[in-house]
Amino acid sequence: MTIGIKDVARRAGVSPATVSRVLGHGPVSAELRDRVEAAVRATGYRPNLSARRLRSQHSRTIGLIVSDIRNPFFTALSRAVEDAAYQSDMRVVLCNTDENPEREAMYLRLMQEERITGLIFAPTKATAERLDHTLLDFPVVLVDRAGPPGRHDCVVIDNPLACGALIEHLWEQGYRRIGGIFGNTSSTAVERHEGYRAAMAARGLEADVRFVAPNAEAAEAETARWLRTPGRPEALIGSNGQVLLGMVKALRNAGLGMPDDMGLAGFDNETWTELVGPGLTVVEQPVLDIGRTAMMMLFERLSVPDLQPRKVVLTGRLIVRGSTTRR
Amino acid sequence: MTIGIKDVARRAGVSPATVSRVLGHGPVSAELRDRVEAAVRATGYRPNLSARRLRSQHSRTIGLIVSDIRNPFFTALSRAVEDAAYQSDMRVVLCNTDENPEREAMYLRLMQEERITGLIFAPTKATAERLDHTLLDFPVVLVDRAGPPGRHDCVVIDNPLACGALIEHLWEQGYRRIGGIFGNTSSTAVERHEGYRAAMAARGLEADVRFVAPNAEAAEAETARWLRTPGRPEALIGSNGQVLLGMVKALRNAGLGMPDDMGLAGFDNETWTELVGPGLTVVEQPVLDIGRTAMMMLFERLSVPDLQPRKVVLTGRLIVRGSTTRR
DNA sequence: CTGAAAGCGCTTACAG
DNA sequence: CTGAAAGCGCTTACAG
Repeated sequence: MTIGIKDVARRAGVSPATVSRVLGHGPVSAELRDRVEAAVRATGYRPNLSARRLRSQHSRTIGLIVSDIRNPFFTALSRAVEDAAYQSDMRVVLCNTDENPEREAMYLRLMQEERITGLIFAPTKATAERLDHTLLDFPVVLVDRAGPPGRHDCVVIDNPLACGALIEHLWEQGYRRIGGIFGNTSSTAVERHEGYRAAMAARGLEADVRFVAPNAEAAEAETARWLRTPGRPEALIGSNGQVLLGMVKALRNAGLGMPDDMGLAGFDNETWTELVGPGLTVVEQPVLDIGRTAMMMLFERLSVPDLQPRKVVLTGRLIVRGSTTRR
Repeated sequence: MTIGIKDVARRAGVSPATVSRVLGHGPVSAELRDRVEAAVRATGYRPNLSARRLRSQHSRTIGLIVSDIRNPFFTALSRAVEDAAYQSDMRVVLCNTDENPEREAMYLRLMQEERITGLIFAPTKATAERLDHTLLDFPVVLVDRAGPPGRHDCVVIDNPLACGALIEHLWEQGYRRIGGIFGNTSSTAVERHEGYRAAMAARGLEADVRFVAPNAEAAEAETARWLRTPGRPEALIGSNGQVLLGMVKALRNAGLGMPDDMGLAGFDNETWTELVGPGLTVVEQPVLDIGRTAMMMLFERLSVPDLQPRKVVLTGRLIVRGSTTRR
């Protein structure tokens, strides 16, 4: 029914091996090459990738497992990874775990079954700790989340530094009672929490935090609760874009304005952060660099498998907007 | 190096065929099944999907080609499609074309090479018109964009109706000079444009439109230009979420407030539309239903290939917010 | 440069 | 219910 390499070969008057060489990069005379190319065009032949992968033992596939595809950070990351992959003639299979360790396990199995070349992975804390890349048949680069020190290749931003910058900025604007809402599934949120604590302690300020599932719904509910309790903070920070989104909704529902009723700042320079109220002060992550770097590390690991695990630390950029700038 | 079905078979003391039957759904005695399952666990065996697909002639793969993965509409669509696919034990390969016909052609080739079971596709106008599904080896369901009447299975919303509702609402709020900015790549934008023209004409109002590449940057530039010309509209509508985003930015840069300096409404109930200024009036698309329906149509088409092309029309929901409600 | 042959790792009639 | 055998559609040593 579908046209195979044999049909093309017959039509071009050559062997299937020659067709294969023309399609790949084997040595073929100009004349045979022309005949084969003509036959491919005439028949509309499309190689069967399953057969090719099976025979060549090379999937030319990068796995990308992210925790929340609704989060624009991961959308942007996936575009960066895909662009880099296609330039190396690889495809990528993208999976979304919803921060759910069971789904992570399922997708790790899938990656094994697809015999992927390498994996870029933003794991939950739980999975990052359990993950043993020696049991996997492919190299892994963690992104956004580092996992236990020295165990995995990873590319992250300097979260303590970024949190320090956030707190310093709020301090300069005169905020003193600064609370924080952090995700409860990622090592990134843990690092940001620690950075927050350190920066507060350095100024003699008291830490005040809540932990939530890192999505807008949970963050909104928690913020609303918090706002109703006495002695609430003068400013809040949120550990990622989705959390921040929920916090904005809660402030709005409570009728609190920024920056005077409440200062607000956090992570991820999503489109809407610029547009809401006086604009939100955020730390922007260099997501394109993160994606590109992850791909490079994967390729390096493939060519030099016995390198030490490496951690690449990039730097976030503080973008100050009206949500924290009192006149 | 990696464990194959033969290794498992040897360990369980059965034939590879029996292992295959245990993993699939062949008839196997309880005793052998237990032995095989134990051997699978002991060895950590993972089947090779390329081999399985090649041999079974069944990829169990749905293709999903969208035009802009940054657009939350398509993010949500892809989640809906994936959920439906995994419930049928299928995987999905997701591709992003950036509204670029060359990339669309490339991904259609890829889909052929992957021997996918079926395709869900949001094509550009150019490709929708050229597309001949009889040349493809798999069924196609178009989503969001219908293409030429009667040619393809598709699921869309009633765009003229939705545009009519938008114009009616603006009319009721006292807006008369209503302009529109529409994307220039999709049949959806064309339909929305026509709906806009009809609704304006029905009220004796004069249409005034601009066409742009359907992304925020182009829409912002075009809106900024428009705002500088004399006799500008009292209200604007935008044909999708990305366009609307650019329009909001332009209004903000020009220092124009909603709803008084300018009314603004459009398509796609993205998270930020609720948060910007007094909230944006939008038409929400039933994106989960669109995804689920597309999957169902694909499965129906697979079981009854010679059905007439069918068009399923769902309905958008008007969400009125402050950007168009004058006191 | 070219072709005949083997084989990647599975599944599935076929026979028992 | 079970196994031996064939074969999915390619690629790649091997020999010439």
